[in-house]
Parts: sequence; structure tokens; C-alpha cells
Amino acid sequence: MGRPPCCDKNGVKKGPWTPEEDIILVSYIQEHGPGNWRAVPTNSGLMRCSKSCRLRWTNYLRPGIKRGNFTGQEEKLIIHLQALLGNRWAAIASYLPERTDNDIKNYWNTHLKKKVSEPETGSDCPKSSWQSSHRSVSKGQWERCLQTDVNMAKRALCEASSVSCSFGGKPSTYASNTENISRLLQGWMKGSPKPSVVDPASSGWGVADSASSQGSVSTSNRIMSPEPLESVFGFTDSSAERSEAGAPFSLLESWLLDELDGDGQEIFLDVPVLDTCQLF
DNA sequence: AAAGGGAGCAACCGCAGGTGG
DNA sequence: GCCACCTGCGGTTGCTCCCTT
Repeated sequence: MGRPPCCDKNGVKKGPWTPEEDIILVSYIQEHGPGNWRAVPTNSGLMRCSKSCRLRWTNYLRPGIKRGNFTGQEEKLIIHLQALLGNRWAAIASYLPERTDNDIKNYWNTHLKKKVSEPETGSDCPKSSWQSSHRSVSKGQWERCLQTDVNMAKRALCEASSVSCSFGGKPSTYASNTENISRLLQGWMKGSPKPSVVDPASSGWGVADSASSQGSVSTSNRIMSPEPLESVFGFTDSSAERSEAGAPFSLLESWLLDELDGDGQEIFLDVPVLDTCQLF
């Protein structure tokens, strides 16, 4: 028995989403909440496959998404987690609550993969030594390093969002999505083919990604409108729920502990943040 | 100024897992 | 337990932009 297609191929639009479609989707989800994707195209009138709607939502429109400008901490964390978990991008993304798996996957494929594969010196936490450490450093040291980087990433994210370090709370990530939509609408209203780009120098608007004060500017680092569409997002941020600090971290820890020859001793804690690279 | 090539990213595709009847 | 449906995930593709020649 063959699997039925996820949607009727006839009349289903493909390709880049238009601002109009985004607005329709956001409006629909505002009203009904995310989920039941099968019904979204039918009920919203979007000529899109349900999977396409879900993907658009989770990777672009969902509240709490930070795009572009991966920080050094995030970068290191991704490298470590990728080495640890492999290409399990969803699992990796669970440690970076503001990032989508697709974003991380793309970033890995375009930046980090080659970076890791290239022998190089001079970075603050050299990947060459990282690679060698993957083999030679004792597991305890490596795990400490990972845990430290997880903590560092958490800290960096907290600083970036200027919100309390409780991931269980509702971080400012929520706002970043309203900004995404806002910028989308701004561009749409102006009829610009590049709706998301606003010159930060000429506008008085703030940079949405406050963690991105570091040098390189990705094309995804857009300047956001100061007009959050709070009314558009009056529902709970499921991504924020997902990012409850306890769950993913304890999962990883237990996963690691499973490999600890049974003693199950907690060894991650009490490692000074700055020790990470010294281990390598 | 134009063409070619590479990089980056959004989106699609197909498979796997979960769930309810 | 089986089946159908829905959702999630990872790999891949293709488009657009930018840089180099």
C-alpha cells in the first residue's frame, strides 16, 4: 500500500512564499493555533501543501526565531553537538532555542563543515584541536567541555535576549518573531522586492538580533521594525515551551551518563566557563 | 559592464515515527 | 495488531545574491 501524497499535487503552489501568503498563514495560526497542518491549506485558503505551511511556520514565521549571525558560542556549541549527536539537527536545535534545525543545518553545511574540516590555528577554540580532542581527550574532559559550552551558550543567549537566564520563562525570542512579521509587513506595504532589508544607519530602528553585535553581517541579519505586531501573536510560543532548560539538558546528560560505564557520576558541573578551550 | 562561479539560504522531497480508530 | 493519517526529521535541490575575472 503506497503512502498517499501529503497533498494534492494539482493546484498546489510551490516555491518561495509571498508576504501575502505569510500573512494569511500567520493570521490563520493566530486564530487556530499551530497544529492540524492538514487543515491549514483548506481552511486558510492557501494553495500550499500542509507540509509547506508547517515548514514555513516552523522555520520562518514561528515566534522566537533568531536568524543569522550565529555567535561564537553558538558556533562552538553546534560543532560540539554535531560531533556528539551527528546530523541530528532537531536535537541540536533543542539546545539553541532561538534557532531552527534548518537554520543550524544550513549553517553547518555552509560554514562549519568546512571550518571543522580545515586544519587551522588561531581560533579561540581551535577546531583542529577540537578534532583531535574528540579522539584523545578523555571523555570526562570532553563532557565537561560540552557542558561548559552549553552553559556558555545559554549565557550568551540570555545576554543576547536581555532577559532572565531562566529558559523556562518566556524569553524575548518571542519578540523577535513579531519583528520578523513586522519587517515582512513593512516591506510588503512598501512593495519592495526585498521587504526585509532596512538600513540600520538611516533608520532609527534597533537591531533585532542583539547578540549579533559582532562583526560579520549575514544577509539574514535584518533590521527590524519597531512596531511589534503583538496583537498578531496572542498565543503561546510553543518553541519557548520546547526550550525549557531542564528537559533537553537532562536528556543529553542522561544520554552521556549511559555511556559512563555504569557509575553514572555527574561530572559536568562546577567547571569554570573559561576552562573550555584550555581543555583542548 | 558583463559573464561566470561560488556561497548562502529557503523550500521541497521522501522516509520514519507516533497516534488514534 | 493493523491500518491510515499526521507530523517531524534529515538530505537535497534550486534560486538569488555577491564576488571575482
